[in-house]
Amino acid sequence: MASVRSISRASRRALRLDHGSPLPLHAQAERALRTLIGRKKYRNGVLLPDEVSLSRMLGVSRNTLRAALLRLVGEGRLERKAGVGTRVAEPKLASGVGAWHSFTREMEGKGVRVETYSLQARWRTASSPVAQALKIPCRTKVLCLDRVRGWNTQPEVAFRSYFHPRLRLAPKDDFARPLYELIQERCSVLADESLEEFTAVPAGRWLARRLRVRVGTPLLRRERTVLDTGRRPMEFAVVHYRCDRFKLTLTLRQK
Amino acid sequence: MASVRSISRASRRALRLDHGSPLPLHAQAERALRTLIGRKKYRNGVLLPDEVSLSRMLGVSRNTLRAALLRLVGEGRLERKAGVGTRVAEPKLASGVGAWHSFTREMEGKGVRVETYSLQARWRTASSPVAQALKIPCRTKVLCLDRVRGWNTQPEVAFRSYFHPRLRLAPKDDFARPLYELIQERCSVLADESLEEFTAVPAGRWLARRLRVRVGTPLLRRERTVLDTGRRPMEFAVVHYRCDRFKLTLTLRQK
DNA sequence: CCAATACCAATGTTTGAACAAAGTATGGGA
DNA sequence: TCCCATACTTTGTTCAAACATTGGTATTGG
Repeated sequence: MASVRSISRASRRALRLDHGSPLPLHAQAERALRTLIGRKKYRNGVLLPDEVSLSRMLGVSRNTLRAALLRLVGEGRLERKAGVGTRVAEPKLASGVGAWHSFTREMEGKGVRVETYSLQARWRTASSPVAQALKIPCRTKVLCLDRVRGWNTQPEVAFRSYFHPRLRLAPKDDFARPLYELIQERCSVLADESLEEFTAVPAGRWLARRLRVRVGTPLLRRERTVLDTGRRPMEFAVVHYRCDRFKLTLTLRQK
Repeated sequence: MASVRSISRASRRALRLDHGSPLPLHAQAERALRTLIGRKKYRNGVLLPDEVSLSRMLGVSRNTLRAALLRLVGEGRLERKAGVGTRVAEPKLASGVGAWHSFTREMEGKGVRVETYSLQARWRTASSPVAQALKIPCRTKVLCLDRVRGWNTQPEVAFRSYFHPRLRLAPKDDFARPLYELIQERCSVLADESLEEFTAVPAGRWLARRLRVRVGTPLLRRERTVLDTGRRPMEFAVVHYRCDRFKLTLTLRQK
């Protein structure tokens, strides 16, 4: 029995929608809902306010609200039951189709011990491609992380460079966990989607040394931009895989 | 200006919905629409009747009809433009999340003219990896197809080898279409899922000549096994991409 | 004390209506 | 003939209202 009162006056004002905006109300409502369900409060299985309250909060009709609501249900972000209410859907653990892919978690699931045995972090001004991917102005300072990954008896498997616009590091941070988990907690955003680009490149001198291959060896290059639930970029990473030790597999489903 | 008259009386009767049924009207409407757009008549880019006519035909309100209509749009089965109308979406416009990916269709959607300018087909005994992927006994005869793909001014972009356990070719087959469509019709199975593997490999002499690159140039190698709805392999393909001319992009969603 | 029942709160369904915005066709003026 | 304003068709958006259905809770009767 969530009530309107369960949301502060300030939040409510922030959620009010603009009837004069060029963006249709249902789109605004969807955005507002994304913000709302991003809040920690509702990520605990707590029921959202009911449709009538929500629609009053946002100042739109129930139908308009429902359009937005149903889209989020379709995305799998909300779950609702007639007679009960609406709650944030627990993120279903991977295993899936077109789902990703924490390198670490995936390998651990197969009983492989993953190690990050080299690491470097520093602040740098974002280069043009990085800035573009993260949708930030060029020359902004971003946190850059370099990591070499390996497992079992094969130490050099992947070399990845991360770029983070918002992350601050603490000395005691646990880097064995997937990085985006760290970001999610620290910046209170949720990873949602990732845009991936794959190409093959020859190893340059820099990479060759770190992955211990000959210069010119073909590497699988993967650029990934992780978006949060508000579709803002929260991480950009470039990964190079040694293909004699790593094979990327995906399951795609026809839709 | 599609009119109600454009549909015969018999069809109209068949499409009438039952207000007393346990199935909600919008679901019935959806089913009726699926039937309707399955008709050859509308698979030619012909406009469907407008919403008002359709809703009258089905005996439901415009809103109810729209619910069904929008779901089909979301599925990619219909395309509509404000001020114009609704028509059956010709191909299966890829570009979805975790969806695939007809190379041809995807490029055509971007206004790029795709060409298959070299082709070779022959029956061979399946090698071990091929047999394994297709889950057939080794030494079975399979149809092998080699194709070089290109577009616009760039003739050599991808080289792919297909392996088909069940396909028989006819001389007049249209190879410009995605191959799996051909298979679907010929073998009356439906493609459902594809298992993909990506690695980077150096171009060997054979590939180098066909893609016009120097031996040793890194190529993106993609192995794909397409499964039908019964999860039986219906196609195995190995594709090599020139990465200076092609970039593979995917959108993955956390689920 | 337990079970059938009544009630309530929430989502689900359906309608009719009105206006907005986007594209197309038309017709008149330069 | 060409171009632009205009009217019209079609989808897009939004609302209010009513009732159905579902699931949980409180009440009542045995």
